[in-house]
Amino acid sequence: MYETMRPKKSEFTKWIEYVLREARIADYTYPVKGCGIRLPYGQKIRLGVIELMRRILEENGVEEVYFPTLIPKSVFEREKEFIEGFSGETYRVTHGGKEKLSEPLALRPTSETAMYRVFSKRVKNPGDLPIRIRQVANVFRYETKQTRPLIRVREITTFIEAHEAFATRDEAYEAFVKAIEAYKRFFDSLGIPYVISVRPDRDKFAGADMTVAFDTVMPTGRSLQIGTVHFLGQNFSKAFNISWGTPEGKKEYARQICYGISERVIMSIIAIHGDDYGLRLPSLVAPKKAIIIPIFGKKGAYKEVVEKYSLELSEEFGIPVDLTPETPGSKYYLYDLLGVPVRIEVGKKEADEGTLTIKLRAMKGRIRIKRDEFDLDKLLKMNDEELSRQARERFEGMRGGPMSFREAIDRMYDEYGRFRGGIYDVYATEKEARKYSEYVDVLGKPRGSDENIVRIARSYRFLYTTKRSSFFVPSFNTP
RNA sequence: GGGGCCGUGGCCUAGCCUGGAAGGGCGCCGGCAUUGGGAGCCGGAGGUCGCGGGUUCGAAUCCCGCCGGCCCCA
Repeated sequence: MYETMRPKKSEFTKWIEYVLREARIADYTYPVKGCGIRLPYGQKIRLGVIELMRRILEENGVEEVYFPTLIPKSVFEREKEFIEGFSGETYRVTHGGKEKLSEPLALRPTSETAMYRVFSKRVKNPGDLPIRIRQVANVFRYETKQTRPLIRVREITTFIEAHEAFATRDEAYEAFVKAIEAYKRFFDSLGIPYVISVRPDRDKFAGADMTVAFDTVMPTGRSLQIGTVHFLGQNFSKAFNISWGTPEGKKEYARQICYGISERVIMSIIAIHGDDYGLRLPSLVAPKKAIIIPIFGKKGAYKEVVEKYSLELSEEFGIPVDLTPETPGSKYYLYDLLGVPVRIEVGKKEADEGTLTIKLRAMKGRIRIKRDEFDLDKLLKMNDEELSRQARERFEGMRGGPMSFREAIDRMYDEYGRFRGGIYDVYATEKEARKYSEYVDVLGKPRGSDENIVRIARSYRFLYTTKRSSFFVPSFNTP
């Protein structure tokens, strides 16, 4: 018995480190802070995530393009709020070889400025609109806060951004709503629970009129922003002169939106669905949907008949069979770790009866079915639904409202008096929300809610300061 | 923004305080054993002790700087 036991998910920091390494997802030991190496299995999952988002955006009529990583200073700094928001965390290239560049270049932290300069050239009249494009790229942000694998990185490698420009506000708003709906579908199909909030002004995207964000909750109880949709209005179109002359001789500017996700989605999938045995992947992003495990019996007594049967099944269903000489137990262990949704066990019994033993990763227990009853899509759907259900249940247990701030804080502690976190809707005015922001993360208002509902989540400082917070909380005069 | 801890074969780590031939576990390789929930036995290979500088007869160990990781406070 050795000591390097697989950590339980309740020890989340250790668990995630173990899973990222053992399932070959990512390695953050590279000697540049906040930059990670993506390993083969992580890359396969990532490509699944990208493919899913591509399909959803494509259905919405948003086409894929690619813009350069480097942006000239003069272009990068054209929009006032944007540059105020991003200058502190932008990498700059000042030299080419030994020569100092005549104009420094920014390593894109996001692509608005690179793209909108081109929008400007392309738009001469309203007929040139709409422009609706997307890009999958890596972007760089010089994070000053502590970096964390897949959550807070300096090279964001799975940035999927969309940018749209329209002639009228109504069209832009319609697209804005459609983008939110697209993200709902995206997260729903991965079984990731979320809340949608309108961010307070101080937490808007730099240069946006309004930011709507999707937040989920990590097993630690901390909220995680996993997607944002921005209504840019005319801020960028004015800065970049995306405009045309009207018949009345006036100048009209385009209305824009942009929205994006990052590898935080991958972290959410791992962190939210994973269990003590490892990953549990939704079928849409699982590199292996199913695996056949043959069981050869003592001394390989039934090796021949079982191998023949499992190969037949493999051929018939298009599912790989693991014929390596490992014991069945060690194979279960491996495919559990990798989060393969469907496991098919076949031994002598199954071969004799023409049956299969099915084990779904998200469910306890096995079922025996007849060979001709096998329906992979149905099983994947069952597993996905169970994953979603469990995730939703845990999520709902960590949120609530509307309630008073005091009640929300009480609920953030579990029965052991430890801080548990979550996302809560509380009664508060804007002014009070600012006051709360001293103690919790104020996410903003639920979309379409009453003015006096504010959404809060666990902040860093609450986590380990039980005594202080219990001191602070009763002192609040909650409405 | 402030404070603390850490970096030793692929991975986890002992050794550091009190300087004097680098130790263990996992993994890997070879052999044996093992097939309805893994991690058993025997043997073997593998190390710029994060990087750079300093102190010293001698540095993983002490000092300085840098890089990287983790934690806490504001």
